Amino acid sequence: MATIVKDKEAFFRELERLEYPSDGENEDFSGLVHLSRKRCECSPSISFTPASDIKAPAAPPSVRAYTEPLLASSGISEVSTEKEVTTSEQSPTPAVTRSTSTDVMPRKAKTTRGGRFKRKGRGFRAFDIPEHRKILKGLVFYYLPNDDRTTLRKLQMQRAREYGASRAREWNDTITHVVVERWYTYENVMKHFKNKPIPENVALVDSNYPLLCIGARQILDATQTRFRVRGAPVPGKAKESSPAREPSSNGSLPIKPAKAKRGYIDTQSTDDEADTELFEPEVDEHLEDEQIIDKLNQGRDALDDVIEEVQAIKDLPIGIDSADEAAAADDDETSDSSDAGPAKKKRKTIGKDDWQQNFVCMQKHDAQSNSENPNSNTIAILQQMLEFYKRTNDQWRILAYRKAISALRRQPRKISTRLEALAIPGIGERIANKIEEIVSTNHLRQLEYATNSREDKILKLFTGIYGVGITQASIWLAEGYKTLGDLRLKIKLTHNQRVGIDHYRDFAQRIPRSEVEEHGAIVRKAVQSADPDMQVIIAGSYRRGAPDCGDIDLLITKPDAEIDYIRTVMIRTVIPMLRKQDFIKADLASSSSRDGSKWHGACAIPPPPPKSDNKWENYFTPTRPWRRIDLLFVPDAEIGAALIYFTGNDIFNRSMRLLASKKGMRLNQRGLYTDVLRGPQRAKINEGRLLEGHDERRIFDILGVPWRPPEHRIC
DNA sequence: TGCCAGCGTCT
DNA sequence: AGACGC
DNA sequence: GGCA
Ligand SMILES: O=c1ccn([C@H]2C[C@H](O)[C@@H](COP(=O)(O)OP(=O)(O)OP(=O)(O)O)O2)c(=O)[nH]1
Ligand SMILES: [Mg+2]
Repeated sequence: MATIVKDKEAFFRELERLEYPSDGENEDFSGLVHLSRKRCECSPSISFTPASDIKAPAAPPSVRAYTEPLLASSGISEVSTEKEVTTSEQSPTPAVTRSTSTDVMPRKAKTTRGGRFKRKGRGFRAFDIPEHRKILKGLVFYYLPNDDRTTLRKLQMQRAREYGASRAREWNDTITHVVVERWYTYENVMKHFKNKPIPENVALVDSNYPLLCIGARQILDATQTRFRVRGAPVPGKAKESSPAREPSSNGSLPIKPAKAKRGYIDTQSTDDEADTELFEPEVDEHLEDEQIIDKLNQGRDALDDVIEEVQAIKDLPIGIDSADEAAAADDDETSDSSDAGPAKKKRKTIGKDDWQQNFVCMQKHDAQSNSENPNSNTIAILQQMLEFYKRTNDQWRILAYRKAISALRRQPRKISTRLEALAIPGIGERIANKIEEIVSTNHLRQLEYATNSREDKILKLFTGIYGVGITQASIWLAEGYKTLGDLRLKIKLTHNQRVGIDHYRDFAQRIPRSEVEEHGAIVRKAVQSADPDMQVIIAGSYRRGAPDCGDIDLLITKPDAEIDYIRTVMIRTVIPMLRKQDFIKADLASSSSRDGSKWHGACAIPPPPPKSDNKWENYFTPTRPWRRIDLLFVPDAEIGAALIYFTGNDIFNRSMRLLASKKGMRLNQRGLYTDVLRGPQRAKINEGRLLEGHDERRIFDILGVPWRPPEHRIC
């Protein structure tokens, strides 16, 4: 389609011309930099997969049947005949101590003579527990969140397993306990279960429960307050027949009878379908994905090339070497060494009141026509640097590049030298040097070894999935996954990720301005059929006048209305209506009906009404692409602040908000507040007092920012 | 050398 | 709480 | 990465 716009082309351009370096030697693994960096900085709990374990990625460790009984994992049998059984008999809690300190487990320890530390996949196998001490035997846990993506949770699951519990990954009749993370609220739980009540004989406990049972060596009363999920109803009154849940040494908790409450199980069948589908590729509701994976027919575009390329390398091993790689990748300055002198930028000493002039929101920012920008070539190169850094965890560097590029873009003349560049606010020593290199050599050396690695391409592919960020993409990469097909078949995806993969192509497309208007009209019609006084304002990049948009941002409001009213109408009436019209295709994030202010999903322009006399024509009518759509519910009192927020762009917003905070105020999507007290560091102590929320222009005024129409907020 | 926006939703 | 998204 |  001709609507593949520059973003996407730029995104994939350099991928297309790449051939694969045959030297495994100087491979650049910078795509993994942030993993190790992150690990060092803050999270000692990430167990880093040694390179030797991912050299053979053909069968990633996490590929298992969903229904696999946890006790059946091979690690157990390997270990169970060992002497450790008796060892653990002597010291009752070795498994505890060890598994909670797994983080510092030396990697080399993994294969000492079939001994204690068996590696199974990504987890360490711990000691076996003597049969009579498996006090959780017979219990079936359903965990929330229902995954083991967190090191801590994984270890906790493993512990429960060692003590005899089994884990149900999917809902079923044998579940005895729903084990919920402590920060999970009851509302979260209900949302997960789609508001269907949890059967009475299934206990709802927090994640302390298994641990304390183990500690107490008996099954504890699951109704104790200390195990209650935050916000959960107090079981005191409805306690009819369940004082039976007292400690029972024989471990006979009430086991759920085979007959299930149909309604409840039925709602789970949605998930079941999705999971089944993973193993039954012939289901082709997701034709789009099949196109991606298999490159069936259809005109090629840039995306095909990425996919093909990534598939081509999928059998090549990925190695990660020591942390030097990371370190090396970090000091990548080419010209830094010589003039290490601070070379302070000589800014004109501006009037003391003009410090705020350096905020981007203080200036006008047009859309710039790319072709005629004198620095377009430099910008394109720096943009590649930015795109590369987006695949790292280095958010501040990313921010700096965005600002620098933005600053360069609005220069009226070509910037050729380091000194010229240095004079521009937002461009410092290092980027100035890069600009000079780019202009003089038409090229940036860093980019060659930064952006062309296979790893980087895979990260590009994965982070392109809606719902997948750099963290998850890096983990998958480290585990050896390389294609969208890998992910679909072998990974437990979140709902959003599944939608994101199934509609990878669609979501990567920009949306023509005219189509955004179509969407707006459809929603407006539905909204006003529910309440003629309600308004739909197309915001986001559309409101800034963009010729094409990444998604559709709609602000829903009504004069004099409160948020509760708007939300209720939308959630209860309008959205169901649009779903029924087959306009709304999927939910991605939705407010509960009691609070919240947004709904996010996917939609598509419905096909034209069938022409009764020509079925063939109908048959060949192409289906329109799925689009991401974002609804913001706004009470009248907040419309001004909401318009600022939802019009953006994001850099403009951040600039406004930073300016506000420098002035002792706070700006968010609801209003501008003053008298904000800020705590030790950054944390705000109080909400502040509302200054203005209704009037967009007045918020500008109070902040001292000259009014900028939306088209001038493209920073 | 510390800061770089502020918040909503899912898991 | 952390990840992801707006 | 840039800035105060
Ligand atoms: O980190 C962010 C992202 C977005 N926004 C605001 C500004 C933005 O304009 C609006 C809508 O977000 P979206 O992601 O849709 O950006 P956009 O400006 O509409 O651009 P695009 O064309 O990519 O949708 O939400 C923020 O304040 N912070
Ligand atoms: Mg948008």
